[in-house]
Amino acid sequence: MATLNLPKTFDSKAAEERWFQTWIELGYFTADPARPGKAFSIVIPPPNVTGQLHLGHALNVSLQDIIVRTRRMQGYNTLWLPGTDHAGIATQNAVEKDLAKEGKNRHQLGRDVFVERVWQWRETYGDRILNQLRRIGASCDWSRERFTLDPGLSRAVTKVFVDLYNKGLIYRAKRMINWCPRCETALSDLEVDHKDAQGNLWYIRYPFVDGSGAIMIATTRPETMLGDTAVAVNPSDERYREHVGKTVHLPLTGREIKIVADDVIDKEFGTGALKVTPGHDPVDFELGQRHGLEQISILDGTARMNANGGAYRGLSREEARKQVVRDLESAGLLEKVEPHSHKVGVCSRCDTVVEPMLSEQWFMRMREMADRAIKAVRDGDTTFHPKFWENTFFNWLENIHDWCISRQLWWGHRIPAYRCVRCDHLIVAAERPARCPECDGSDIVQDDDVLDTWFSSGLWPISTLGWPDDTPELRRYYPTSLLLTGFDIIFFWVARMMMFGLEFTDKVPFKDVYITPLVRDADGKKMTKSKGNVVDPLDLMDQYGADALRFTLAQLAAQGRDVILSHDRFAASRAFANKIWSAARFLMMNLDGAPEPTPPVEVAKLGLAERWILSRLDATIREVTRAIDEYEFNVAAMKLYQFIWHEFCDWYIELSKEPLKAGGARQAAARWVLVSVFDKMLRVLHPFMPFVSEEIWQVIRPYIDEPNLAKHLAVAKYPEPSATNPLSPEEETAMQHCIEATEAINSVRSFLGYPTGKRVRAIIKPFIPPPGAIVSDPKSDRELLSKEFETWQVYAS
RNA sequence: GGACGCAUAGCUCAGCCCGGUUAGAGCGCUUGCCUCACAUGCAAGAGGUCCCUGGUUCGAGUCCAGGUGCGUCCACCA
Repeated sequence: MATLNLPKTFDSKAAEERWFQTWIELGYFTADPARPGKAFSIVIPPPNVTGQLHLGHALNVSLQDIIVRTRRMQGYNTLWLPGTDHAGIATQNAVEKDLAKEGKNRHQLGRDVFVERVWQWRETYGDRILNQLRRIGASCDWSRERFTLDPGLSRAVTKVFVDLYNKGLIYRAKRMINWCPRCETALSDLEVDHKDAQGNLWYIRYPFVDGSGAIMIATTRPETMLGDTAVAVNPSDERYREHVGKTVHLPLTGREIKIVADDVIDKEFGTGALKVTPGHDPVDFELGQRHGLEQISILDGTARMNANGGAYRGLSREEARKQVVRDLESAGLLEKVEPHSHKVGVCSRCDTVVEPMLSEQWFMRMREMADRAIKAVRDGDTTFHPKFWENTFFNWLENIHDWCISRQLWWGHRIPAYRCVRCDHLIVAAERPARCPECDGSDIVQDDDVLDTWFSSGLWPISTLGWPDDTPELRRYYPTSLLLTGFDIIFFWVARMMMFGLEFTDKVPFKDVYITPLVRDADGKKMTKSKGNVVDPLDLMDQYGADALRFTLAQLAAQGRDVILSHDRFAASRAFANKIWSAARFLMMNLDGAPEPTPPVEVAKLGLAERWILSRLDATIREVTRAIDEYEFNVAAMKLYQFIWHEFCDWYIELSKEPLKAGGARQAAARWVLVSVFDKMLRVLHPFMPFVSEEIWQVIRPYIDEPNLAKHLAVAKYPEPSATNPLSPEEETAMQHCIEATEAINSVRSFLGYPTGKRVRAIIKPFIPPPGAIVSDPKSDRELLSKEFETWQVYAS
């Protein structure tokens, strides 16, 4: 018997540090396009460069690592490319907040100094999140780390912009856009959240110029009336039919505006008459376009009244509203005020109420690219898992609007557009032109704006592999095999990667898309900092270990919508890791120090218990492998748990005790089965619990008889399930009877107040038929069993 | 206004695509055990109208239709 030098419990922390370090040093995760093997590639969804690890990342990375490690062990040429996103507006806001602590703002610093400061910020925090991903065990090729602002990736961004401009798909236009007055930038539709707000509906009379009374409008935003250029009614509205074409005095300004008729007006809402503000409302803007109305902007970039606001100039939106209402009231034009709940658009980054503004911005035409992305998914070039997410994808793309891609920020990819100061000629080019091609002027200035951060992340699968150059990586690993991400960025990111990928490579960027559920707290609430219900994965790893975190997340990753956290689960997974550890101790106590030879007797001649556990192992390997192929992480995790704990530990280890003591051929057979099953079991488990499995595998590795045995489990061969089940139906039945008999005996003993437990399992020894003498007659089993009962009853009395 | 997801044990969830033993797991609960791998453990238990109604079927937790409740996303009702 080998001396036992294993501690009683598994030390996760030590194992995590030791093995991750080792794997990296030995270059196990480094991809080499020149090596053979079918390619398997994933690009990581790049976390925000200054972000902090949260459970969403932990889930995402754990699942990716399970697939990647499995494929690596299966012999694929595997690339998992890591990196970070500069996260334009998010990072800029974070640094601005930091500046605010010093009582400064970015304008005081100026653009260059501010951007320098963001780079410093990135130096300080940029590695944090990646180190946190490593701690989970992410087997990325860390030598290929990329950042969206890397020179190579920036070159891809510039090329795409210039090409799309030349194709006419990127253009500059004055449109109604979403403006955040705090961030002072334009936002895309996706960056606006719609929140319920309790407001009022103000009823205001606009007097007819001819003095024949007034038309009453209802509005939620009285302050914008200063920019009104019409009143609109529905053409079929009997109440107003005769007024269409008349002119009214716009209160407080006296400006004269027309009453127009338009089908978009809802007769049921308010008074059925709408004040039209084409400068500050998207519906009104469209309406204004149809009727040739003037567009008046009354707010500046910080949402204060500008010169067009007349007497209200300098007031904030809120102040102006109060003042306007007061003035209307004193003018006797305010009919009534009703409480009114409605939705208000807010900046998804800072929660400030967004202002619809008329502004000249860069846009990307989406229709054709969207259609191509839709077709690719319909044709099955890319498949979503679960499949129902395809509906969401289609729905958005079918109704897509042009994308406002310019941002009035300082942190990001500066738009490669230049203007000649002398003749105002616009030049879009990869390099700054030395002279204006129109007037030969040399005073050329670059566009101040940067691109929406999702523009560069949309190129992530191609830019990280070296595009626009024709690199070995691009040829070998593109299209990537899988994209694994959360549903919250299907529009922001997945759809854009599809469109860009198809546009520039004529190939989809990934064959499968696995959409993870959203991680929620124990009450089913979304985790947010403001709610204070954030569970920190780092704390969980401190407490339970990285393996337990990974395993638990895999178990919870059923293909629904949400993952609801339950602390007990982590504890259970930690116990599972320890259970395996403890089983390893059992093995070490029962092996004799020499490698176990290939089966001491033919497998067919092994005892029933031995053949049973081998058959269960094969079934488990088959089921786990299939589940992973179909992204059923929870199924795979459950199968492993059931097999390891309830079949291998509960039954086979108990059943092996007797032959292990018996010595001779039976002992040799049991030893071989223990090592052989444990080895394969660890290989299948490794992608889920890489640290505990590696730690244990190293302990039993000397006993494994395999030519060219890998040095580490991380690169060991994934087991192939054998094609046939070695147990006949009769043997299955016999084994089933053994299990039932034991349970029955335990039940009787428990009822009689006797100690029950694993020792009792030795009792079933007589029920285990020796090879060649299969007990298949349930009746004789029952006889044996009732004898056993009698024995215990006698013993009891 | 559209669309989607979910509803199974006290709690958190599998099972449903592909209908067929006695519907499962973890945690919690009850009872008994420090038994020589493991008390992060062992053993024995209690606990279910599989949301409702109808349909298909020899047979429905599973398939179909309708409904109820909860949740989410999209959308320019001022």
